[in-house]
Amino acid sequence: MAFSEPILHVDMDAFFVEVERLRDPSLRGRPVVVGGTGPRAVVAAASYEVRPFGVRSAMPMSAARRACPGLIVVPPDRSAYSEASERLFELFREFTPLVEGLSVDEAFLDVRGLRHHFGDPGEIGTAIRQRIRDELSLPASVGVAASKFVAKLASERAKPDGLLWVRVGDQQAFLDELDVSELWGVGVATKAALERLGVETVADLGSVPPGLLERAVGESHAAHLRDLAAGHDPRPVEPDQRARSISVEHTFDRDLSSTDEIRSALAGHADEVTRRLRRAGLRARTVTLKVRDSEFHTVTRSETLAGSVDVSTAVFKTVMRLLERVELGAGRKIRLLGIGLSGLEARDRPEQMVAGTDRRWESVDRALDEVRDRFGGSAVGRAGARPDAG
DNA sequence: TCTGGGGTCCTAGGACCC
DNA sequence: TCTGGGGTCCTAGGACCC
Repeated sequence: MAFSEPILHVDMDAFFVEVERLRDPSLRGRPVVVGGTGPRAVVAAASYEVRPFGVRSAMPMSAARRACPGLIVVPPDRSAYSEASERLFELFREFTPLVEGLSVDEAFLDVRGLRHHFGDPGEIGTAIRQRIRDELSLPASVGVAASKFVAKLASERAKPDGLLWVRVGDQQAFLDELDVSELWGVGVATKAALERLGVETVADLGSVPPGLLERAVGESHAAHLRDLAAGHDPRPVEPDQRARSISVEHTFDRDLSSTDEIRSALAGHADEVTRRLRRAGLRARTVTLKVRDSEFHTVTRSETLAGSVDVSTAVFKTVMRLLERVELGAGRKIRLLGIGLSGLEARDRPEQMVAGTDRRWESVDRALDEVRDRFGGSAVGRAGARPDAG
């Protein structure tokens, strides 16, 4: 007898905050957020203690401090979260190889193969939560359902530190009373469009006449929403999704205007993003420059190269070309610069060198990688833009 | 309130080829 | 000389998620 609800969604509660509390137990029970301390920082993760004050992730830190007097702000430590994440995913894979990560702290597990070891999927969810608690000392919530998207909604409802199993027979009633904004793919824009149609709950969605929804949100989005509202989500749990893009971006504490500052910021970004590319064993064909100006207007410029690259100078030269195609409005400065790499392919593939790429830089980059890996990312700086770049 | 950084996916227009 | 339809790739922007 197979499980009717074989999909688990495991989602950690206030993950970054709880990892910080492991290192500093004095933070337990106190109003903590993880986030930057600069003038433009936002909240990366909010503890449950600050949520009654209206503090949420993505909120500007200045607003969070106003909303919650006595707020404790802990600067993020990405490497600590990555390490905890790796242990978490190892634990998942001890239950089943069918693990699909959604982010550092959440995953879908297809547990249909475990029916000989457990009575039902609720027991599996309970066992996973217990092991995370015992071995990582972290709280996790679990949703159990017949499909990925219902499981995800269930884990959301189970928070904090709980488990919710939505039986197939109860699924439509569970969905009907949800606010549409809880559906996957409904953000501010779609929510506003749906409100104009008088749609508030998932049940309302089902009563919108054919054609109307399609005109409001587009055909494919409408079909998607109708499917979700009816609980149709046949997507399987797919392990080992490979990355489609790698990017680095940074918002400056004060807007930049000098060419030197812009060049050196982009050189740093190119170093960082290609280091991560090489570490993943990948090369990239498409380079995208992202520029946000002082009015918060964002543009991107991209170029697909004849062959793939993984060297910092090649990426840097390309973004400098792309930068020439960005026109800032009068008097505007640069708030954010980013570099994205896409069109990724495995490094082992036969190399297609781009004309003008100097192979000598490859060994320089690899040497820098080695030093940074050993001593940390800021161990080696660059004196300035490379002589041949630009 | 004045808006981070890491991603995914979709759309739409244009170039180009057959 | 003017014209078709389909397919694929590229580019830019936007919505959305954690």
